[in-house]
Amino acid sequence: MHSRSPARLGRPRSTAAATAILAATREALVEVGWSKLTLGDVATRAGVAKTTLYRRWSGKNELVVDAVAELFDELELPDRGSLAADIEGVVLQFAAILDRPEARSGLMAVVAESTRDDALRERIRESIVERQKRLVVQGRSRAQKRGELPAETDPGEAARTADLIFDVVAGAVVHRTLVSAEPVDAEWVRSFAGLLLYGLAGDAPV
Amino acid sequence: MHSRSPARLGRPRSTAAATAILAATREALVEVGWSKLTLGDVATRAGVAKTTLYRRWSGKNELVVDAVAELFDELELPDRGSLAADIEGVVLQFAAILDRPEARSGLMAVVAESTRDDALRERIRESIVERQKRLVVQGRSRAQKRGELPAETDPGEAARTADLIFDVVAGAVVHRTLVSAEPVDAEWVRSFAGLLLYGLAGDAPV
DNA sequence: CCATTACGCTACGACTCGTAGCGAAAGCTC
DNA sequence: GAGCTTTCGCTACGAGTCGTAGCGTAATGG
Repeated sequence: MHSRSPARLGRPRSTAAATAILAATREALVEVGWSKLTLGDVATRAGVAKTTLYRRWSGKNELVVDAVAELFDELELPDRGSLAADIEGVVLQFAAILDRPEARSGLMAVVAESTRDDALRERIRESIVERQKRLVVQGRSRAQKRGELPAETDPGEAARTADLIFDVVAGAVVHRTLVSAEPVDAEWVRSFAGLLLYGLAGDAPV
Repeated sequence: MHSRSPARLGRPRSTAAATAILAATREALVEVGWSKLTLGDVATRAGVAKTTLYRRWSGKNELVVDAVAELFDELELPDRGSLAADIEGVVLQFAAILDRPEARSGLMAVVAESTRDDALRERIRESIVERQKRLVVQGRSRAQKRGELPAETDPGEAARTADLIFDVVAGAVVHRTLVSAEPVDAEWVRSFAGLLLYGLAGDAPV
C-alpha cells in the first residue's frame, strides 16, 4: 500500500460500469443459470467491453459473489417484540431472498466452488455470511435483555452458541428452499421457530 | 415399454465401465473440482472412450449425481439406545461423508444446478435425499417407541414434522461444513443435539 | 449365421476462455 | 492549457472443451 486515497491518478473507473456489470450478472444468472453463464455474455449485456470486466474481476466466481452479495443488503432485524417473532421475521426475509432465481443458482454455485478456493470462501464470508451472522448476535442479545434467554457467562461459549444458531437457521432455510424445494411459508416458519425455541422434546405453546 | 427384461438384445453394457467411470468422476472431483472437471478427462481416467460416457449419461450433472450418490450408501442408523445418541451418531456419519472432498465440491454444485433443472432435482431427491430422510423417519419412530417423543396423531402432521427435522439436521450440518467451514466434531454435535432436543429456551441436561 | 447393441477411435464445427495490443477518452497536477 | 496516468472499447488470437457423427470391431441372443 503506497497510499490510502481512494482514487489517485488517471482516469477513474466508471462506477456506472460496475453497477451495470453486476446487474447484468444477475440478469444472466436468471436467464441462463450459473454453468452456462459466460463473461462475454455478461459484458455484452452490461454494454461494456469484455476486457473491462476482466480488469475488475479475476473470474466468474468473484463476479457472482459480488453480484449476489448485493441481494443481501436488504436484510435487517426490526424489533418485533419477542424472540419468536424476531426469528420468524428474519427467516421470512432470508427466504424471500433465496426465492429469487439469481440467488438460488448463484449462491450455491459459489459456495460449491469455495470448497476448493480459500480466498473465495473468505470473500463469501466477508460479503455475505458475516452480514447474516450479525443479525443472529443482535437478536440473541435482544432476547437476553427481554429475559427470554439466559445471559451468557463465558464469552467463548457465547460465540460458539451464536455460530451454532446461525448454522441451524441459515442451513435449515437453505436446505428447505434448495434441496427439498418446498416453500418457506408462514406455517413452516412457525413450526421451525417452535422447534428452535422449545426443541423436539419440549412442549411448544400453540 | 415393449418388455420388462433388463438386458434384451445385443452386446450388454459393461458393468465394469460404469464402475470405472463413477470412480474416475470422484477422483477428478478431488483433483480438479467441479468447474474444471471435463468429461473427456473422466473418460481418459476411466480408460473408456468419451463416446461411451455420453451414451450412458446425458451430461456432467447427471454423472456427478450418480458418482456422489454412491458415497451415501454407507449411511445407516444403528440403535444407540437413546434419541440423543441416535442423532449424534447419524450427524457424525453424515459429516464424515461431507468431509470428503469429492462430496463437498460435487454435492453443492449439482444442487446449484438443480435450481434450474427439475429433472436433475428429482434425480438428486431419489438417489441422495430420500435415503437420508428415511433415517429421520426411522429414528423418530424409534424414539416414539421409547417414549422419548409423543406419538403422532395426524399422519400429515407427522410427515411435515419429519420434513422439518430433516431440513434442520441436514441443513445445519451442510452449512457448518461448507459455509462456515468449521469442523463437525463431537463437541459441536453434542451442542446441536441439545439444541434440537430442548431448544434455545429449554434447559438442556449437561 | 445373423441381427442387434455396445465399444473404441478419430475427426469435426462451434463455442468459450483469458490475454495482448491498439488508439481514444477522462481524470489529476502543474 | 500541457502533460502524465489510468481506464475504456475494440479486435484478434491460440488454447481448450463441447457434444456429435461416422466407422469398424466386439459381444451377446435367436
